[in-house]
Amino acid sequence: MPHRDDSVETIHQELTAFARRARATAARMHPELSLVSYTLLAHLDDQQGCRATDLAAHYCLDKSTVSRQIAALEKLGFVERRVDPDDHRVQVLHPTEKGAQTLANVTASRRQAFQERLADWDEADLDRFASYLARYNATQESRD
Amino acid sequence: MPHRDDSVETIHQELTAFARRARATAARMHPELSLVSYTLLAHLDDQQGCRATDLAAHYCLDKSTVSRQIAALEKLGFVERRVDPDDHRVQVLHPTEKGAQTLANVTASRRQAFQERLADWDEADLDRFASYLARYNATQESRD
DNA sequence: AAACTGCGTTGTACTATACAACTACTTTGA
DNA sequence: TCAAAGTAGTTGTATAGTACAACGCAGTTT
Repeated sequence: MPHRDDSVETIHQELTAFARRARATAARMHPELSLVSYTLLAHLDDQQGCRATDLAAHYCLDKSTVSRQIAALEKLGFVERRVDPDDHRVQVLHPTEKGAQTLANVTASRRQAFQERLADWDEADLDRFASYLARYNATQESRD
Repeated sequence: MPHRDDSVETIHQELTAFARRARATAARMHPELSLVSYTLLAHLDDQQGCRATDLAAHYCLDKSTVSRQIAALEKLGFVERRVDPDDHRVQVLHPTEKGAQTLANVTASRRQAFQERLADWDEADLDRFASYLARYNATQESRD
């Protein structure tokens, strides 16, 4: 079934090509918030706060990596820690006002860059592309 | 136009999620050939040899980065350098027999992983997904 | 010939990452 | 009840990938 193979090969190559560039592009656009920091902060914002361990599990990162990333975000004043009164081992992490503001700015400008890149796509194509990506990643997540 | 915004946001998030994981997944699957090395070697194979400068330009990497990656690939015996007879500053890079063989193995196993992940997609969806990704990346490339 | 340009390497620094060892706290079960 | 086992997070250490700057060498231009 050669056609199917070709499609899979293209998806493989194009996703790889994207992955190669994403970090660098993110860093160029937002020196103050790396791709990883951005993602973690966005998750905190989205979840209304969570634990470091949850972040590690969700993003398949080592807890030490998360610990250091959070330490950096805290140093920048973007995140605050609240010790869980029920379990003193646990720190519940929340974006600060400043963190939420910076996140909103970065999100807006990232979204704008994407908008520009996708400006000449019609809505049906955008919609299908979005759902394909979501479907693809959902499969991936269940394997990680 | 809220629907359009939603699609763009999803694409943004899903591509970012993918990017976050791609390196780690690649490293787990193929400790002998990182995502970057793999990509560079694949390009050499595809182009039937090229210069370090060409690789740097094509992948938006610094020449020093390429220089070190190529040095590593050479040390592994995957790449050989041939000095251009017309210009002694230039080294034309080629995969070795061993490099081409390893590349083929890695490509095959990466492709298989993708095949499995995409096994329950029908052909029309695969085809559309592939062309959306290609279209997306083509836009991106012209901006880099 | 001297100045300029282009290719590649090396020195240095930084970020993201993992793994292992550790501290501090909580839960369990005999 | 209290010791053993488990869990949350930090820190030490090591590695990969990356950029920028300074350099050396080989061609090219004036």
